Amino acid sequence: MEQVRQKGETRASDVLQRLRDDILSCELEPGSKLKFEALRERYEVSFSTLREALARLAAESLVTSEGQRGFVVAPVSIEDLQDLTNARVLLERENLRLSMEKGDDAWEAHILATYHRMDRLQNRLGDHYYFDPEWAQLHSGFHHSLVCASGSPVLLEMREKLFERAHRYRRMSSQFRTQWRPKEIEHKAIMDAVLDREPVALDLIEQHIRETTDNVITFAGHLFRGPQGEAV
Amino acid sequence: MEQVRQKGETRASDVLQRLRDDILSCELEPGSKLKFEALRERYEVSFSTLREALARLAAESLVTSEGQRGFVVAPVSIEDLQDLTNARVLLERENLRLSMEKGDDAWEAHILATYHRMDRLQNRLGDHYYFDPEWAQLHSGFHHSLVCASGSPVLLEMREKLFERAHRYRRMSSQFRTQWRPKEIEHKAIMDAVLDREPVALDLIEQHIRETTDNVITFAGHLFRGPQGEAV
DNA sequence: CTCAGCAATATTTTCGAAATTGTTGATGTG
DNA sequence: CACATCAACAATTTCGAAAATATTGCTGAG
Repeated sequence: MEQVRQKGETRASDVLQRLRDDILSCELEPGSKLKFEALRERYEVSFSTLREALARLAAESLVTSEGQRGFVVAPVSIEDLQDLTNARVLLERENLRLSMEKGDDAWEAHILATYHRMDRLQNRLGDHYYFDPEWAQLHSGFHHSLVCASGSPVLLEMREKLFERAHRYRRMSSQFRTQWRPKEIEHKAIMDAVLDREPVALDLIEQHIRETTDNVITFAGHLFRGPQGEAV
Repeated sequence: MEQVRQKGETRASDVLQRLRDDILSCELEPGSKLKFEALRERYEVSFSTLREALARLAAESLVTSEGQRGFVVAPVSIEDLQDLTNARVLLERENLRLSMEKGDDAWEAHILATYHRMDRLQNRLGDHYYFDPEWAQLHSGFHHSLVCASGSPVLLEMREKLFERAHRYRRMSSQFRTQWRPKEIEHKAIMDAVLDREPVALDLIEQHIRETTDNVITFAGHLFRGPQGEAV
């Protein structure tokens, strides 16, 4: 009747995306219980449709499902953050290495294009660009463009999933960050090194990833409570 | 009424496991369409329950779901095999490296125990151990024991998923293999190197993985048809 | 003969009620 | 008072019919 859904897009996949967004933006608190009745009302879908979306998110490790006790938003913890970071470094380096080896002119052009768009929006938004959802999209796109020529669908998909999983921690980092300048310079430096096929690019991207993690642990580490701890 | 299901185990998770097994054992042919009506009869569950299981498998890349056109068993292809192999090598090496660095006495004991069980069953079964489901289980357990001390849940989970995804190709390899001896010796050599913390273990495990892949490409490569090709 | 348009059929997707299972709290016993 | 038992309740899980969508096959115009 009032369906404004893309063709070939199912209602379940729509709810899946909305749920994902709400979890990543922490609108649904980490560690909190996901009750069907409440979600059903929130997203205006039936039990089964919700169930499918939650099952998918469970396979993505964004929610956990234990037996017959329903679903829970995946908790955040220092252990998880550190583990995630190490895994991301491994996959980011490998994808970038392959990408720099195989990337062609079109790939280079794509990087320049995505950087430009991110940079422009950054300037327009001023100091608090980090909280803008559209910027987050462009930022994600820029990092993707760097590695997308690796030619390995499997490695790229894993990288993408980990990048998403890290979003909640990036979000926390930005809340505790005091100096904003470095990130902007870093992106430019990384891009230049990548386009010049300089091996140091691998170390720069690793540093780029680890910096956010260190920032969270330094400023927000004490807020976590144990391995199964929840965010405040 | 006649439920013989484990406690905390849902009907959907039961179907999920059975579907997974049937896909990995190629009882459900790669690339074939999964029709709800047929599956509903096969597993004796309802639409919704099936749907959840399929959604989970889709997130695991064991089935693909395109828009509103249902589900398909993930196809097999040389490109996928090679990609999968490279990804597995990356993750197996990293997990093994960490495991050898951090593993304690209990870990070593666990390796010896799982190897022993696999070896015994191997001798009991004779030349065709590779087709036995129980042996496959023990084989999987042995390889898991080598890396399980890495201390990284994220890396281990990804490794596990890839190991599973590779199962159909291992299966194909065993059908085309003529000489069976090497694998048995390899496992012993790998275990010894790992227990002695010799860095060469990383190369041995990589070779072990790549061997199966090379075998499939040499003997079965011509059976694939293009990038979206299906098995015969 | 080719192909667009449309009707008939097959398949998937969604829904909410019903069944199952887990949880809570009151009651009684050791 | 501690603890097991059980009933009442709350939440999840399952079901199959109904709606929505895709696919197939037919008809007729160009």
